[in-house]
Amino acid sequence: MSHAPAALRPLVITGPTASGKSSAALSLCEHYGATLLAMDAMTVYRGMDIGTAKPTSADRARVQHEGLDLRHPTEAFSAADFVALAEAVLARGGPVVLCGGAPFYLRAFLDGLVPTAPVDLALRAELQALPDAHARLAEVDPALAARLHPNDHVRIVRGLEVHRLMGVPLSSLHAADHPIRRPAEVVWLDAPDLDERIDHRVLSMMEAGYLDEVTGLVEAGVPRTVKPMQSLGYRFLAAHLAGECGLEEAVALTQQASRRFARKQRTHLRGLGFEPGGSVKEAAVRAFGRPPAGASRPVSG
RNA sequence: GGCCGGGUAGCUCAGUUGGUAGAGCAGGGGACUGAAAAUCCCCGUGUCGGCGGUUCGAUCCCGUCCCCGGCCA
Repeated sequence: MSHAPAALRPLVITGPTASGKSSAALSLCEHYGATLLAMDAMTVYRGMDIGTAKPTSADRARVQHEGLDLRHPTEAFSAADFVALAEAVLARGGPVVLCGGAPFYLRAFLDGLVPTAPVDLALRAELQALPDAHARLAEVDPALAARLHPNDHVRIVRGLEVHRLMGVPLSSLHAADHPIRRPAEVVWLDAPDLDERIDHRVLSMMEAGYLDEVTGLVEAGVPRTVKPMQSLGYRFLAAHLAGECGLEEAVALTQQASRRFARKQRTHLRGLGFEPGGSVKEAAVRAFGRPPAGASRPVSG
């Protein structure tokens, strides 16, 4: 009665922050014996646990996790790093659940990225200091410069960076790109009362020692200017520790920033052509080709 | 009860020497090809507290009432 198993496809559980992705993914992975890959730009940083809602050690004992604690907060991590990691995990052959709210990583995973030189942080710093970056980009990559708003420093610097490292305009690489379409099941989880959930979650993080965590990072010498320290709550809690605002204000700002972030995640997901809703369980059956076993039975080999 | 301030966008306020109004914040929409929890762009109609009066015309002037502060009783 057994038929040849269909090729496993990765299952992606995405959606805005605090929508319940993680717990859904965790129990699913437990049932399927699947690996849980964090599709997240911040949980890769060591020492940033509470503020990133990183899976606990108990969670990690239940399910094999990937994508956690890969970098020191001062180190770079990019969408390409995430894709490479995902490919390495998939190459092992078992069922994999990608869980996270980073739409850019999702897109990079599904459609691929144009091949470019790796990130060069020193060069980036140099290019950032240029007062006429947009004008320079117009010289070396007019098509890209025309597309970008003069204030969009990040993308302008990126264009200059690629041109400097590779000698070709980034826009020409885009034009020559042949996007892949990696097969995957994607489920967008959401919640109608997301704002309230976010506010509560931030308060829970505070109770769990969010401020102590940030204090520890600051005392360990992690600069506030570093990317992950500029994110959501870390930014405001660090500002509070520097005496720039009260604690209550920092918490309120964290809640507000998180609510805004959730909106941006939804916008981005919509822009990628996804819609909220759908059943995680049904998507899992489509991806893994069988319903979850009653008891957890890790798939090995 | 009396006097003085206020009552204009969700909030804080500006303004119109009378021609039905605009900033900041909040909020909303969008972009996104190796920083993405980052970066960037766009969006302001609201009985100008209620009702009368003067006026061609009132959110603005006058009267009156209501509400909120403060001071005096």
